[in-house]
Amino acid sequence: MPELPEVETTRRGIAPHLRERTIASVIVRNPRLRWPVPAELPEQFTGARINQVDRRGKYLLLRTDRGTLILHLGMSGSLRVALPQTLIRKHDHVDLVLDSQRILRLHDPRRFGCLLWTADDPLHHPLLAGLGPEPLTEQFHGQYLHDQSRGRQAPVKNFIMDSHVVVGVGNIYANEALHLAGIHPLRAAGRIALPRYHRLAEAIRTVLSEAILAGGTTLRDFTDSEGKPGYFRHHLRIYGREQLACLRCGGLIHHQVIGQRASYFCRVCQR
DNA sequence: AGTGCGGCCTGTCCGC
DNA sequence: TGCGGACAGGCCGCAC
Repeated sequence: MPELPEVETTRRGIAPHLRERTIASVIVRNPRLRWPVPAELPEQFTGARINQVDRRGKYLLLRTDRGTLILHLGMSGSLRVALPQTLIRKHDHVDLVLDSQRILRLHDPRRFGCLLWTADDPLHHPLLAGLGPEPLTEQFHGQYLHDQSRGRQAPVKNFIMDSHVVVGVGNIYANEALHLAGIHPLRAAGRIALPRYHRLAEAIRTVLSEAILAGGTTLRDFTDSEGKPGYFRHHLRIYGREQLACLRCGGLIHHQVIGQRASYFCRVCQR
């Protein structure tokens, strides 16, 4: 579910409640996430002080004096800051109870998310070590995409959704960015010239930045840390607009499954 | 090495 | 109204 803007929205929402707080207890109601929540995690982090809440790609990193909690929201995960009297809903799998009495509550119906921990530098963790650059930093630019894509036959849409190429570009924003850049999603990544990759990198940055400003996209069930939906869906220019007119050129928006994911594009202005 | 696919899960929606 | 099936925003791990 959540792409980078949703994870960043969540991070900004929870960070003020977590920073410089101590974890009073950890309650694991259901450890069966994508990978099991480690059995020792409650003991390891009870009494830990949270120093910083960071994000790497779509992973949230809760850095404490006892190690780092690594959290991924998968497709359907969300975090809320709850109070002791807040009712526990179905799929509320884990609580981090803070010394402030507030509770960081992980909710994840599909359980594609994960909650792991490491005592070492989390950026060296196997899940994070191979990730590509952050799209909103200066490490990410058209020249980089061009370099990485040489010799690649796969569609450019698959290429930019590969977290080892660049993190944080999920299905919705891949559709949006390609439309903004005027690039056909099925075009082989290795057969796009540098100027167009400059445009694509810029489009990715624009789309992600705008979505963060809007507080993320809610299609079905994304809510921020206060349980509120994001509003970026009102800004979507191509995603989900099958058979409607392209906002750039008026052409008919086409829907097609690419790499098992719903894709939307305009055959007139995306080449 | 790059590529494509299966699989993990539940909830929702659509057509019958 | 009920039911089966398709589909959904991610991403690892595997076979080729």
